[in-house]
Amino acid sequence: MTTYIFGALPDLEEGDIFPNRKALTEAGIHKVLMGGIDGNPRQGASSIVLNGGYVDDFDLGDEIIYTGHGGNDPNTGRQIKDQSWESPGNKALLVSELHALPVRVTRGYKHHSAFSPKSGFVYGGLYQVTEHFEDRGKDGFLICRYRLQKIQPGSTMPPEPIQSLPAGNEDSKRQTSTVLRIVRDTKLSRELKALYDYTCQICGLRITIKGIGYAEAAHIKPLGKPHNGFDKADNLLCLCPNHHVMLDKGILTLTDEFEVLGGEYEKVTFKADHALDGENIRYHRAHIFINE
DNA sequence: GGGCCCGCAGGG
DNA sequence: CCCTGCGGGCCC
Repeated sequence: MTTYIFGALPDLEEGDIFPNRKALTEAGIHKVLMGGIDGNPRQGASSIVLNGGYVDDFDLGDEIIYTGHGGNDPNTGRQIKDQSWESPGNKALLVSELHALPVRVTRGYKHHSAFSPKSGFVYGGLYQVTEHFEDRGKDGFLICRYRLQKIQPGSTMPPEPIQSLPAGNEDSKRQTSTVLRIVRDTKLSRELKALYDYTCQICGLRITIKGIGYAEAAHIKPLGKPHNGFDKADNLLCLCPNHHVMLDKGILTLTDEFEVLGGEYEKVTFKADHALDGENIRYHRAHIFINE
């Protein structure tokens, strides 16, 4: 079983140039030699390559509409049948979206955009998958599409808002579309969500989208001014979106015994490897909770 | 530039 | 094993 490294790599910087796909593989950026999506349906996709393989790709630099794989005639590069969300790489990109994993993006010389190199392959930095939708491509077959937005280096903010819509053909009609609240996750929040298998610690709900779990990591004592909480496991809960909002807005809070105040649920559920710092709970109760 | 064809590595 | 995939080198 191969393990993928997600996110930044040591000694790799945006703009680094590689002569061919073999060099990308050797650098550990993109392990598969031919595939455009590097990953599997269980762990997610760590990297994609854009190299003109699919006619429906759309590249604005900081925002990319990427086409999933499958249904493509390798000789002509045109679609000859429908794509599926169940294809390994397509499902891997869904996992990357729902678990907020960073995706490395590399552009090749055959990719048509202002950002592609004249020869070889250029590393373009980290992106977040912010949306997936089904569309009818230029060749008339269903395609799996993903919106990727650039993670600005050093920024803790979510990616820039959507700049424009893909240039689909006139009669293309979206079959389904899923846009989640864009949350920038840290390595720690991803680990915590995986520990709880994307199950809410307050209500036990486990949301799945196309079979993939979705949860949010919620800070008890908020980060940044004026609260200055820490991004540490003892300040984090794995929650469903509703209970995340309710915690953030102070509709509910916790007692020192981890009972839930202000809701219909009784007690927070914990895994063995996870404990909270009581200081964070007391802070939330005193400064965030709205006791109405 | 396009067509052909021989690949590799990963995953079922 | 077999199948697949945004290679790559060669020819024209």
